[in-house]
Amino acid sequence: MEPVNLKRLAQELKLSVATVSRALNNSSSTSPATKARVVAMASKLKYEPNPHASSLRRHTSKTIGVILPEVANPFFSLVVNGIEEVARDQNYHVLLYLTHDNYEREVAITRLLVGGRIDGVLMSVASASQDFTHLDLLRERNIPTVFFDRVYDGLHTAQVTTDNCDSSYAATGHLIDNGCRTIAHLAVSNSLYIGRARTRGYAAALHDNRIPFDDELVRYAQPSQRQDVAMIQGLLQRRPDIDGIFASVESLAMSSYEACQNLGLSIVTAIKIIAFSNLEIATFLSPPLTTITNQRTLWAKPPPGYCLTQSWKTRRFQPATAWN
Amino acid sequence: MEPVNLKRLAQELKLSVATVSRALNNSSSTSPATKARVVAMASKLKYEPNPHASSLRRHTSKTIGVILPEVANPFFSLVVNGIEEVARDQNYHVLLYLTHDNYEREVAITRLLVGGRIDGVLMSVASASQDFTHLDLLRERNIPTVFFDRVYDGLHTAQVTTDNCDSSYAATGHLIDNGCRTIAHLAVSNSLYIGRARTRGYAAALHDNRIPFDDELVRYAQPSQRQDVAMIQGLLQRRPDIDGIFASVESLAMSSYEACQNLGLSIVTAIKIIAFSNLEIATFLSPPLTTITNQRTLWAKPPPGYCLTQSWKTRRFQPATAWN
DNA sequence: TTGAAAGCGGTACCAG
DNA sequence: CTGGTACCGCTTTCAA
Repeated sequence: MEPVNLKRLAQELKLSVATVSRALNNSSSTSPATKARVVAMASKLKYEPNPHASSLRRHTSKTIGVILPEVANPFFSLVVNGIEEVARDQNYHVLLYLTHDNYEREVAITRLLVGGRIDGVLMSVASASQDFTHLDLLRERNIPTVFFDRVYDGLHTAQVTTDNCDSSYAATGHLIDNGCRTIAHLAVSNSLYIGRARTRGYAAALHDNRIPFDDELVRYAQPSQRQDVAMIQGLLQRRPDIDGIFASVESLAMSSYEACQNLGLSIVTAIKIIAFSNLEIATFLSPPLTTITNQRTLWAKPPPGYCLTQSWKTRRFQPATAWN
Repeated sequence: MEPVNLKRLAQELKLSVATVSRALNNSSSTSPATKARVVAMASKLKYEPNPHASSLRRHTSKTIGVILPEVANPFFSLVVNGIEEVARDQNYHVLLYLTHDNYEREVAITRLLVGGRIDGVLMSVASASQDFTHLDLLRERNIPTVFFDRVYDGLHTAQVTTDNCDSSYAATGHLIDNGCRTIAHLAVSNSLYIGRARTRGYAAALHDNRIPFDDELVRYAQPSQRQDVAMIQGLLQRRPDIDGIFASVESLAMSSYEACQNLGLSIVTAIKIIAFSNLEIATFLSPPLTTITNQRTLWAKPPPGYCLTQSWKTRRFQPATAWN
């Protein structure tokens, strides 16, 4: 079975491969007549160009690498949706890699990408990362890189991020306004900018309301959801005075729900919970979860060094059981 | 700036590219000494092979294409997680394409993949698809294809699917056991095997319980969530005797919640809902949603033509408000 | 407007 | 065990 490639088309049409190639790329200087013949034959034989040959020759692959911690998370799946959508519109392809917040994986994946496989990288750094030298490789090889959400501020590139500090300040303030005085902060790694910014907003809100910052109330995400639940239960048992929880990511809010349920603590009356989240169904949760939601995921092309800021807003749900 | 490729390594080491290539692929016949030198130099210069050159020559790309309707869906994100995981373990790469249940997109994507970009395809067919000729292209070009969940049974390949018919029978039976007599079935396209199987189970359960099958009670998913809600509201208004809903996909369950809320209908007392779903938080929904959940996502290598069946089970939640 | 040919970066065959 | 070389499929000069 003859493969369908340029040579085959050329033979079939008694033309040279060069002409066929030009005709298909509607480049300059090809007579309309031959162009039509070529296109007709291509579609007849269902010709599809071999992208590897083309990438090799052109030094561009029309492919972007997307590196994420995970995809089973409403925020990241929204992101993947957005990326895939504009990529497809621009005739780009998306290579997806998941780190599962594992540093070694992130390093290994980064290394894979510098061989010319992709034209650019979109990345949300693993929360377990402390050392970012692997990312410098991207710069050395001149691979355009955009960080989003979980940003690495060491590399001087475009970033897509949110006003984490302000939103956290607002969220914590919201709990305080509703009577909370001992507020636990469930954070992600503080080696990441996003984590530090959210914690900063939390601390600032406490400070401005003359509530002392208590180190014991700040806890970090564990490797697994099960451990998160255990950690939160432990915290709530040690500190029965806790009356509010500010979860900086959605999964920690879910774990808090579970911990409260296990301990027989009533959410809303005993403890109020607020979280960064994109859960569409937050309103149907029992009780409804108050969330800080980013309004939409933007995908623009900011000039290098430019930081695109998304705004988040606190979404208040009005079902009967809501406390706000 | 010199590019780091085999030629560069060869120059640096005063060896031929052939030798360097062999050393790096630890193929036979390379002296341990030179091999060590080559590897050392490669890591010193941070050499990464150009995958396009390799793919071009070898006619394999170590890349698989994954075509899904969407990723913002707990089941599919679980699937993507699984695929990426084993792909990475086997040193394979994952190209992700989303159809958004759009037939034209699915056709366009399929066409893109037959040019040698990928070694194989994993696919869950768009529910809007009625014509599957585009999939025959995959067979013509000898591209291994595995369908999962939404299966196309016209192409004779490996499939990963679930015992849809049995589960639907059980789900419908569950509603009947709990007193429902007029059960609406919210289905996906019936041009898909999965849709037909689920409807078959529904119909069988009705039959075995001497409940007449009513065509008006079977409704299909609309292009958008908003339209789903409108469709369900319309149905519930036209047929106030409906006391149960069997949603064959999760989003239809969510839309049903919304429709009931809009109409002021009490879920559980007025209408009971059951659905195929992988929502982790189903238990926290208000009221908790009864789900048919697939126990785990399997990724094995079934021989061609073999159909791997996953088992689903009905998960019963015990919170106070649950009706089951 | 078209064709011949070089070459992208590896791989694999064959000779030494 | 190593080097020379053809070639994978396509793009892009350069000449005709």
